[in-house]
Amino acid sequence: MSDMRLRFPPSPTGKIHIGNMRTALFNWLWARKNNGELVLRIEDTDKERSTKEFEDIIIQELDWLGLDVDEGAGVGGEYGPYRQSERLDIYQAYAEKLLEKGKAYKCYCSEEELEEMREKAKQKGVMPKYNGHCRNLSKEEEKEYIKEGREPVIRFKLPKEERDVVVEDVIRGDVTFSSSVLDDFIIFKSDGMPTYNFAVVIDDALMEITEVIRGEDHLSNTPKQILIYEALDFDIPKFAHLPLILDSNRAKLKKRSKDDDVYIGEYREKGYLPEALFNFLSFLGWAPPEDNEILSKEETIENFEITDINKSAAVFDIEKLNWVNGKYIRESDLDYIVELSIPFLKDAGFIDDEFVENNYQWLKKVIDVSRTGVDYLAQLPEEAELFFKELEFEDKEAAIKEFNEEGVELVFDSLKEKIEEIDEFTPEKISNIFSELINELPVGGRTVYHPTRLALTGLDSGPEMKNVIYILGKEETYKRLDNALAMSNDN
RNA sequence: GCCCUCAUCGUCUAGGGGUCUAGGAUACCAGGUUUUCAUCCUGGCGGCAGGGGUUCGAAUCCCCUUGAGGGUACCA
Repeated sequence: MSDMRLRFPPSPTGKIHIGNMRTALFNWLWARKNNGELVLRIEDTDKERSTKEFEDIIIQELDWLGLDVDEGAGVGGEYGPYRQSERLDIYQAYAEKLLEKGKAYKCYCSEEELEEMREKAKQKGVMPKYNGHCRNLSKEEEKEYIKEGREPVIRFKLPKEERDVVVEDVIRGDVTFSSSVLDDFIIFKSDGMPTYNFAVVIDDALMEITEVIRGEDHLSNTPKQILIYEALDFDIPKFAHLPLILDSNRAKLKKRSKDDDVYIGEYREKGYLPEALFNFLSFLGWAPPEDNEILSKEETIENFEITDINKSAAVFDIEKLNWVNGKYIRESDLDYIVELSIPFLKDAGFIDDEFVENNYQWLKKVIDVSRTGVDYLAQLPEEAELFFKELEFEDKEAAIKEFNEEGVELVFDSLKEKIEEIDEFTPEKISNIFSELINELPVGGRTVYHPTRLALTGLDSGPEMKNVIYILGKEETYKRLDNALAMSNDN
């Protein structure tokens, strides 16, 4: 282990989405690359919206993508507790410290009064900043407010002198903010919970976090945090603000960006492979030195470099994800794909446990020929349907007409004969039969393939004929061929 | 409004003053393989936001404009 400590601090106010996961992934990558430690901290200071269910989902999804944490919620460690709601006494102690030092003060202004101030400022066209009303309250005034039953918040007292606060960012370089654009911001809410900007500093400092990697949406908050670090004499960690991931409308990807699936769970449920999503997500805002689009986890760690991260936001492109995922589906170990595919085939009602047990090898063949046609596993049942369902003709009349065409009966009979004659029933041998048929029979290739496909699958397109016949087996193939002929004879 | 960030094919990106006639991937189109769809292979289409500088030379450095995004909460 090195001294490097990173953290991923989700707020359990919703299921984890693509953007959060990418942040988690980059933290994980950098931690693993440097033998650092990754801490999972739950930021549940929003009492209204945080739930344990969301916390559990977040932990599950991290695990699903393969991002293991070394320390934190659900894992334990020496810097706990790792849930902010369980650290209130700590935040209070530090707030108290600031109060004592005169670097913070209690503010009794109500939300309504604040809202009014903001309105006024807006009308005047000036920045809506807190006016410092409670900054120098007399004892009497304070007593009066308390008597009124007002619950105070605690505000951070901005340094009097206007000064520049510089965020040294690993990705963006130095970013300078003038303290004049800040106001006396709230560090403790009237419900007794710390605000994000306060809790995050206390925790990162106490947990000895050395690198803060987070989304660019936090960049503007960082000067406030730096001021707190300074007021409390804490060491300031290194910052790296990641470019945001945009939805298809080019806005920050957030819960229910309406045209897109944003939650990790939605992708998991559709049958995107964790390896594929990992690969794809790591390429959002970063690229390896070599022109190689498919990288294993190990290769990604090896190549990953925080200074190589892009500065500009990236649009989440589902088409590219589909390609990556399809690639993984086609190239991963077949048994693994079979294992992942089974639940989808079960859901479709095609198979059950007993069937899997008794027909595993056959199932494997079916999935192998069907996997080339899908982007994600939820599409597999549709692709493989023909192997599970009774033969059905969408347009029976058209089918009969096709089977009645000249040469079709000859093709079917010859096909049966040749299948019967081959020594080995394999796709290769079956493929040879088709070549022979085309050469020997006085018909064109279309007359060989199309009616056969229609007779065997009821469809116009699908897996290669050699595979269809191979999977159907001799008996079923004969049966369907005969059935087609019978249909045509009835007319 | 104010503050901050960003800007290369539709999208993800490579590129850090001459090797850029700007490379790869995806998407799209065409050809080949499979006489099907898909896969796979080959080829093609397509981009340095605009304007000023600096320089012998700028996609690359500087400035402005424009555009996009983020922040400006008793959300995180």
